[in-house]
Amino acid sequence: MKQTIKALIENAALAAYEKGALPSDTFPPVTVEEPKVESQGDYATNIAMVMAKAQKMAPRKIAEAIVAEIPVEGLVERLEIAGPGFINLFLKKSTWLTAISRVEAGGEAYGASQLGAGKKVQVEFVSANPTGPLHVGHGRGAAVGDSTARILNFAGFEVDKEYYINDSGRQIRTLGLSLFLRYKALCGQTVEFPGDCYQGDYIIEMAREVQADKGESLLAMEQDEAVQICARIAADEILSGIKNDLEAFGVPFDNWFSEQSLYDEGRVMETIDELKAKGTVFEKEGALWFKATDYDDEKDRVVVRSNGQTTYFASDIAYHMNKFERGYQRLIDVWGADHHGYIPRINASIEATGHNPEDFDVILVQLVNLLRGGEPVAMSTRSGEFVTLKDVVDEVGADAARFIFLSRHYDSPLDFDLDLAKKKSNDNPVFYVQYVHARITSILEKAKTERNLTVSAVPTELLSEPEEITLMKAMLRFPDVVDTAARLLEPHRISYYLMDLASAFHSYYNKHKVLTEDTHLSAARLRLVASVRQVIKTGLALLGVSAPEKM
RNA sequence: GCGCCCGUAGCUCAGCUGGAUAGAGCGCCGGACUUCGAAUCCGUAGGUCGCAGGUUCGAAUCCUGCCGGGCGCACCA
Repeated sequence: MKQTIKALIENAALAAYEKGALPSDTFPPVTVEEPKVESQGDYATNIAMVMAKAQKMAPRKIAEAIVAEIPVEGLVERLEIAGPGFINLFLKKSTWLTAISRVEAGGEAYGASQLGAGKKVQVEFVSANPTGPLHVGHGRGAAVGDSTARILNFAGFEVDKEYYINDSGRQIRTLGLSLFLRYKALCGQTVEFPGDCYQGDYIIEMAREVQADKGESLLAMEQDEAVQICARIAADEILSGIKNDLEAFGVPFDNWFSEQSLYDEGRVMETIDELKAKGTVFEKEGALWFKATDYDDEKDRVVVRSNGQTTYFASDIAYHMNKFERGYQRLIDVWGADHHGYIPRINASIEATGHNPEDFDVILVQLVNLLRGGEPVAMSTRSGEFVTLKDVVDEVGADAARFIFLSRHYDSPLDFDLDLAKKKSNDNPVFYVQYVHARITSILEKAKTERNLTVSAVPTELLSEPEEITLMKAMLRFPDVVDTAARLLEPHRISYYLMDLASAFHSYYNKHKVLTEDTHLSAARLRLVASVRQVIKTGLALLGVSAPEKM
């Protein structure tokens, strides 16, 4: 709707220019917004004010020239010029009524758009090292990444979701060592368990399985070989646990991409050779450095250490190059905020390898503080004291967890209170929104069984209560909200919108009965609430939250 | 020391990339179920948008400097 209004205004401005009422045809970007106060119209635009400089005219004069060109027959009831030069538009009731037919026509696609124009996007998220189970922080990243992908897909992008598995390098070796030492201990040998090994109980459990499976055969091998075997066993098992946990959380991935495969296929060395050929690396103190400072990073970065090993950064350069080579036109990485210092060097490497950093976005998700009844719950992977994502999903459910993760801008730290997440009240908005869906479903059933009424194309003119208009306006806003959420990569906008729409519905429900003695009115209201249910369902789907018919 | 993010109602947070009188939930207080689901609704109170300057028709939003909090600054991942 906002787009429609915007086009209306811009066309009017152009018409005014063509008729000579405006001296210049340079039109700055126009914003159309919905004023908070009813007296300021349904939509308002600041076009006259932002144009004042270029036109060398008083804003109110410009506004008059534009208003004269806006057709009043169509959507618009009347226009006002207010304050310093706002143009306020008041729409006809018939315009609001179109909300219902629009939702019905769109169905599950109502709110979808062609913003992305089929552009291929990859969203990479979670990508936790397979050295332990996912914790709550990963859950937030998973929710944000998954929902962002759903929103972009809905907005016309072609989206793939990918998990990058860090299955090479030192932490995997440490994992293998941890498992081997636990195993050794179980076999009755005295071992010293180093502090930098993974302490969690899950390692001991795996050691038991290894013992049951292989007996004491690993003790007979060279330790290096045994550790390698343990590393593979542990990484595979942990990864399959991660996959299960994510599935239970409603987060499927299109690709699971192995870091090790970049080495196996020689991609990392190729990348380093390419950087060499471009002269963007140099040797210093026995190591090979990437000249990140040539691309606005604050220092140069090592890609090959003096001991000959490549760094994580080296494979990351290769990985991002590979993403572009696979045809993605836009890359979105979801990272924990503690990795923010990493952005400039990835940007630098993307530029150095001949791609555009503009096509690369990072969503930095702030950390999660897990609470129980207001008290912090300690978490640390190394010490093994943490609450896993699985624990949380088991305790509060995937829907509640996801909604909480998505009810906050990813930019701000999140307090996740386990006790609060379980409350079935307004403390916990997921139920508030889902309740709308269940309530409307129940009304539709009742209408059918008791009144033999189903949703049909009856006239909607009977709908004229203020609460009804509010609902229709809210539904017309949905496509705008999706658009904004997609452009800004901000799923929380969907959550807030849904709470708004839910609130409008609950108010309406409490004040007016859908099923009245008047059959025509009832039928019209049935159409209205069925549309509301559709929008709620679609919105929840964008968050990856279910829309239950009963609660 | 340098860099990134954040300071909005008692609490938890929105504020559509500069708009008009800054919003919501929780909590407090007071109301609404013989009627489609009370996991709901209605109402009251609550603010110098961290502080100080600047930019302009107009600032919670942009710039600068402070104050306060979080997180980073490896030949770790």
